[in-house]
Amino acid sequence: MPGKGSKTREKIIEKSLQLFSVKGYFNTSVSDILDATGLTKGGLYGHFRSKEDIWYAVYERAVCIWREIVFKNTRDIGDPLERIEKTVENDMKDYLGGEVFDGGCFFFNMLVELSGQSASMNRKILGGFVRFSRLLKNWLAEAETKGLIKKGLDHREIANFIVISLNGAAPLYAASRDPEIWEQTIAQLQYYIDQLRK
Amino acid sequence: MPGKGSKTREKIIEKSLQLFSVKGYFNTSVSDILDATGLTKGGLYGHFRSKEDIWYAVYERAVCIWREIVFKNTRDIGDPLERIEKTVENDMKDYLGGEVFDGGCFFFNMLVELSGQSASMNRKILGGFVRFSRLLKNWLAEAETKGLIKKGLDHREIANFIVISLNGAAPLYAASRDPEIWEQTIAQLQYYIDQLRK
DNA sequence: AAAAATAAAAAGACCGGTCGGTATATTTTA
DNA sequence: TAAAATATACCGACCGGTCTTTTTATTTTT
Repeated sequence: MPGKGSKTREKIIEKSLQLFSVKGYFNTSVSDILDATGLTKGGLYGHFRSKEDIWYAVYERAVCIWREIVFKNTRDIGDPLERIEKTVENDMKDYLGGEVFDGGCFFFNMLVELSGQSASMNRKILGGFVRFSRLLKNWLAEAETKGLIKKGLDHREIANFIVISLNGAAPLYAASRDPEIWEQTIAQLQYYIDQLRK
Repeated sequence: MPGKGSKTREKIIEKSLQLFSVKGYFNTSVSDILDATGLTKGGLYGHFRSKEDIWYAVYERAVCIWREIVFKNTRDIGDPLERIEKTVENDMKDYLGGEVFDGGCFFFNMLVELSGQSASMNRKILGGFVRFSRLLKNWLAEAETKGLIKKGLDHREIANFIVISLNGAAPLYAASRDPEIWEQTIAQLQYYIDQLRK
């Protein structure tokens, strides 16, 4: 018995996610959320204590959506390098190109906007990128163990570079809506990753 | 005879540049600019017709500053690939790492924030990135003409990829303040660019 | 199954404060 | 003294958030 309230709560999160993604956190007003959900102040503040609280819920939601897309059909890929390439492709083609969030990459947009503003929100987002990079690093270490890539490579540096490139593509695509952006990024990263092989 | 007003105008631009760079455009209020400059409304609106007008002046100023740093000691480098590598190094080490703007890369921050908000501001910023990418593309074409790199490479794609990677590094450094970010980006791009050689 | 009691959800009026911007008066500079 | 630069007071609109009332579901009792 989910109750009626939890559905409204979901609606608030979903609409806010799109608004934050497109307009940003500061430039999205509570009134915008009210308009998008059809609620009034009383209705909204019954579910969340503040605008910032909405953001935290939105963040968690965005993480779920992103994970679902980016790691699709990657778990059962034995070759770690192929796994990375598939992840890159998913992130660019299905997540970014699929325009899951109207404003591009929610996380990166928030990183840019909130960096130097809210310490705790900033920490939350940055932590996400660090975890993603660490995952890629582990996959690279796995590739080395399996003897697939050259010895002595800096896995952390490579993982960071991949994350950085993926991120850099997002706002440029969001601003230009030119699919070449993510197509080229896939191609270049694929080439780059292939170069790591023995 | 510059007059007193033009000095005040300069001060408005400089202070606004830092504020926009750190807090973003929307989250920077005219009052913030007033506090930073020590002016009052009347003083400020005597120089600019609107907050958006300030932004345009700030943008032009930021371009000058960026160009000065990024193309330093590059004009007289004969090898186009070395020229690109030097540009990359300048952008990461002196522009980003030098913390010229407190909030990271002004242009990229604005691209993220203003994308989908103001069409004309968006166009202006995106145009800057396109021009930068085109410049790199021309240098790559020059390198091919001189027989320095492999034939048949997609110069536009490579140029875009470099710009994307440079951009991706900026917010991650601004948020983490970890110099490794831009150090690694230099290293990786240098390796990537070297791979283009014959 | 119908009615009454209870709790959850939403509405709507309202708060002090700040937003970007204007009009006019005053000061400062040339 | 004319003009440029700045200060001051003010505008309506909107900001995030609170409070009380009304509506809507759910549960309990008969």
